[in-house]
Amino acid sequence: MKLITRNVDYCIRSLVYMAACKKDIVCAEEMARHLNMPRPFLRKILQVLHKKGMLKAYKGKNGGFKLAVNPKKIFLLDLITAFHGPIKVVEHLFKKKCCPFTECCIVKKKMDKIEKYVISELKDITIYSLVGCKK
Amino acid sequence: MKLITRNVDYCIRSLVYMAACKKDIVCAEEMARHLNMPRPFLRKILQVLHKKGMLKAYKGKNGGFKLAVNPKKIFLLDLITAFHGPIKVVEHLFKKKCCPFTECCIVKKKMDKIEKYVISELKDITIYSLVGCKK
DNA sequence: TTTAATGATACTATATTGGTATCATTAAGT
DNA sequence: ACTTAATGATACCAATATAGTATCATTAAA
Repeated sequence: MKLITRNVDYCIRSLVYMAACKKDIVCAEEMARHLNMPRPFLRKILQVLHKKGMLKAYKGKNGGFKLAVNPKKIFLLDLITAFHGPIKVVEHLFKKKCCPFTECCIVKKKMDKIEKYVISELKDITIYSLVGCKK
Repeated sequence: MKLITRNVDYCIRSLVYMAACKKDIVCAEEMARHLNMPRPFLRKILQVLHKKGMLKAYKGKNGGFKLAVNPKKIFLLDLITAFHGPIKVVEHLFKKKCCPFTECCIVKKKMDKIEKYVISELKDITIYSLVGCKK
């Protein structure tokens, strides 16, 4: 069970970088260099964030990216779901079709509880809360 | 993030079946039929459980499997780790090499907390606790 | 000796993860 | 206008995990 894959990790770190940066616009090349990530991969990640509306993108020379949202309002949960879809601790099992229990199933109940907990914890972490952390 | 894959799901249901069954020894064919699973796949799963010492296996005609452990002492956590290895919410990231934060990192702290919670919940569910559930 | 079970192993198909590569587009600076 | 340096959009690739299938050897009951 991985919650934070490389995708999401790079994503978090680049957003923190942008939130902390004095400069308004930062390009992928700069972030890839500073944060030690493969540039083409980072670019792909940033494009996803752009499509999701979390970043503004500027093409052309001196272009780059910029946060489109207050870093206090960018939650870890949303970053994870942006790349992996909604968090589902138990995916396709324990549906009526597959599972004879369903209604009363303890496993399902526990899993739902775990899922709620995980989601609530991840909703708690913002990019802003990570900015000061590095040093 | 999947905790319970098909592997583990089949595994749980077959163990519950064995725990509930009046018969001492049950063969893979019977379980596959009753629980609607592909028999060769189930066999592979049961072999894993056997190697882990959770099942006794009997070869030859009228052979099959039998719980080697009290169903009150078979925990969901152990079944999951038997097939996926230890639960790691955050796998390779946030180690000194990769992550500039490490020491103080909020993400890491939260993830560790989530991991502990998940593990403690999964330790709580036994095969025995699932037996009565079906009906 | 036949039959019906597991043991061991090798193979296949699909999805996900972690990328690379290419070409088009855009805009700043000259 | 031209060059350069950025993103946009795609298509591709390799490794790993998941979900199986297939085969043959072994074993033991009838």
